[in-house]
Amino acid sequence: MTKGITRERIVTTALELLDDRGMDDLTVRALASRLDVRPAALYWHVRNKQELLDEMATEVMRRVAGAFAAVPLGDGWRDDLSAYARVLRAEYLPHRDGARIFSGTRITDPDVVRTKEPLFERWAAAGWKPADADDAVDLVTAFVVGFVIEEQARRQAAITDPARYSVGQRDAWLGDGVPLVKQAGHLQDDGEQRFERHLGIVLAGIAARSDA
Amino acid sequence: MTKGITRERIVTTALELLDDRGMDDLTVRALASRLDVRPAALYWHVRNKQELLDEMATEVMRRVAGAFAAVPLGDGWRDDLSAYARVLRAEYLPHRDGARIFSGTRITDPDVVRTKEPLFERWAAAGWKPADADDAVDLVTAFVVGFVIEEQARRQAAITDPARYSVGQRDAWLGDGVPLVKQAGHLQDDGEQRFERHLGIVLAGIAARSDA
DNA sequence: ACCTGAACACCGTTCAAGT
DNA sequence: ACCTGAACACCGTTCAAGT
Repeated sequence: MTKGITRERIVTTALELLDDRGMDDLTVRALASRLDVRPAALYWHVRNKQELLDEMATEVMRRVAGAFAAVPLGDGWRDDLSAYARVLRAEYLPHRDGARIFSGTRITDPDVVRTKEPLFERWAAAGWKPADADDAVDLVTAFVVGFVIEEQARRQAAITDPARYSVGQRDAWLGDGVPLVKQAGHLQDDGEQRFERHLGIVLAGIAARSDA
Repeated sequence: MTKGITRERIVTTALELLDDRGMDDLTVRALASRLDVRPAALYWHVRNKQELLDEMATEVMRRVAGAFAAVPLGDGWRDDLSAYARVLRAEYLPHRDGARIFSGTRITDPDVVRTKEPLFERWAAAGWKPADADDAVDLVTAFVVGFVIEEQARRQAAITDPARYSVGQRDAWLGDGVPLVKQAGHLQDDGEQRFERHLGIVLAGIAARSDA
């Protein structure tokens, strides 16, 4: 059972390796040794490293689709899009630099894309055209990707360079004559609160359009 | 004049190299040979490759700040944020995978961050608190980053894999039973139009909040 | 102060050969 | 069909030595 590697075992092991050691240590050789196999063996199952990364991203999106399907149905597009945004962020966050790595990669599994159909059907009932529905999903996706990239970068910087991350250090670094920029830095929050607030703004924009 | 390399020459040459050859060919060795110098020489001016990437990202943001300063003043926060969003996208786009590479890197030059002060001042006059101003800039940034990552990935895929990018191919790949998903794919546009439409939605959300 | 020469410990990938 | 052994053409980085 543990002998003989498969495409699936390679991908899930690669995701584990990424979580444990980070992007720079996600090498074909390290992955092979974790699978108890010589590096060249992987090339029987996967064309090259880029294809491996695409599969990893697709697996993450498969989990997003799965987690989304498990969320109880809400009252309309607003609940649907909120749930999607939260689930997407939740699947990116645990993987180090997940948003940076997995965004903008081609999804290799049509079933992941097919999960949008029931959503589009529900929204059609509310008067949305397919183009509007697609815009809404893509816009929310872009927002979540951008937000989580920044969030994970901040988090990583706080670990590797805690000194420069402090408010006092930042103020000194900024110099004089920019009180508002400094003040904004002092007030800036983190995590869920900030995410929910920004998501609320995006959804308000979508609401404004669908009323017009 | 052409002999003796500086930190600045290294960074601008690195950006040229990225544009010409792409991320994978942006190596310390290729950069050194373009500067007519041995690889080890670069390590006198730059701690390591990560620091070089941070400097490249900072240089791009310096150009964003410069281009933004050159835009004639508009009527209020809406014009300001639109101009910022367009300038940011315009500086990311010409660099292959620019949004992916440059987003989420720490800015090393305080002057770049200091350019936000005059903006915050203008918006304060319109009743915005520093926290609101910061939220707005960060939200627009997140949106542009996410949008351009997807845009550049699509563009790259169209070059390297034109077959799978076609509408007919996509329909076959998706299979039966998802008419709305297919229809959305047919209607999807590209480039400026799409960007302006999505940006409009984000700004509408910000407007909704600042009225509340 | 700034750069070279030479080396170290790695990479991703290919391919004949084994089973 | 699936994996190993061995090799190829690279990497980023360090450091003594040169000027």
